[in-house]
Amino acid sequence: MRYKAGLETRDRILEATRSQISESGLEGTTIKTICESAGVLPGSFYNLFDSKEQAILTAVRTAIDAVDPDPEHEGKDTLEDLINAYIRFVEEQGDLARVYIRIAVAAGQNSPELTGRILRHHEGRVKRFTDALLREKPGLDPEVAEFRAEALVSALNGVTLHRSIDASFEVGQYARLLLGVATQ
Amino acid sequence: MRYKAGLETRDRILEATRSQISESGLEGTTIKTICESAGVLPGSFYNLFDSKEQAILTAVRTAIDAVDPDPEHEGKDTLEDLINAYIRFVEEQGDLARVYIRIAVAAGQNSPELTGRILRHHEGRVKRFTDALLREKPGLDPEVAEFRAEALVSALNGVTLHRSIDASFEVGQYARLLLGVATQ
DNA sequence: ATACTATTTGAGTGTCCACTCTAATTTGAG
DNA sequence: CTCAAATTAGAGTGGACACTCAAATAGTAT
Repeated sequence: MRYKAGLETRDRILEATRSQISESGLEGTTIKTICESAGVLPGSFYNLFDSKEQAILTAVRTAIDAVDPDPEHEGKDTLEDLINAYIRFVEEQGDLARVYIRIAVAAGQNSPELTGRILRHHEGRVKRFTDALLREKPGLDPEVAEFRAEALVSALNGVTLHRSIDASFEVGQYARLLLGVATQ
Repeated sequence: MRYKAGLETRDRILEATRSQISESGLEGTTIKTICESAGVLPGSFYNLFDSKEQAILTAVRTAIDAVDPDPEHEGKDTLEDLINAYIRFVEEQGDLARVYIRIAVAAGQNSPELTGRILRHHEGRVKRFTDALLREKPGLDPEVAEFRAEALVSALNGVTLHRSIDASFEVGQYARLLLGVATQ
């Protein structure tokens, strides 16, 4: 895979994979549908990827990373910032949010690799929320802060989950209400 | 299906379906494994059920109903009761709880029948939480109560989602913290 | 006991899946 | 321009799946 054509095909396949997962979930995503959506035949797919799983892992990395707000602000953002960034992400990039949730739900059963990635990412997110909370309430016991941050992050995933079922669900309001979980 | 033998076989199949889902999840549950576990052949299975989906739907109904505490208490239960029942369900029937989440997310794609049931159940749950909250805080605007109840139920689903990825996640603590979302 | 069903059997069907293989075509470095 | 390597085409493979069917057996009402 060195020529330009190959790289372009690779990109088209990854994009197709992402949109397939978003539309049909992990289970509804097959080599056939990916290839059709990318305008490619299975032979080409397997010339560029070792397996379906490898393509999915690669395609999904974008979605997982997109859950976090600008990493440059790390160490400076307030809880408010983090929540707002999350709301914006879910509302503006609904597809990727849905991919994230679908992957999370399927994880554990299908692919330890996928599960590990989701869990590692989750921990990072919790840490960021914990730090922001501690910055806001310096006296708080760090363990309590982490506990509340974990509850908040999980709860936010629940809201996103619901929105992936009912698109009219207004994430923003609910997310802001949940903020109270952490700040009390 | 009128003879005793048939009814017994039916029960064995439903029990096998439940235990298969619990052990291997939805994807790992096939007609073959159900039949092996129930000591029955596919022909018998299809003599008693129209489809795999129908059997799963029937088997899972128990689990779905178990999300709520004793329906006789309807109109009497406190938020505390509802939360405790939910925690017990998730802790004791983790795999079925996961199935619940999975089916919810699969939304419309795989099985409209199953999805419809989940959505109706969700609405019922929100209503029950809303009523309990209003009983606890009689002065509260009903719309606000429903809004908070919906947030709480979604948040609880998020906690369950996380527990379906990480089995060591202690649902109880987090669920109780989230209770504060509704009661403030 | 008879006759009519319910039930069970187990081999079999068609479909869809991830993935492979060979041959043809395209690319671009020298 | 040449030629080897990269890329594509597209038919094909083997296995797993949900589901079917005709025949054998067992249950029960009369």
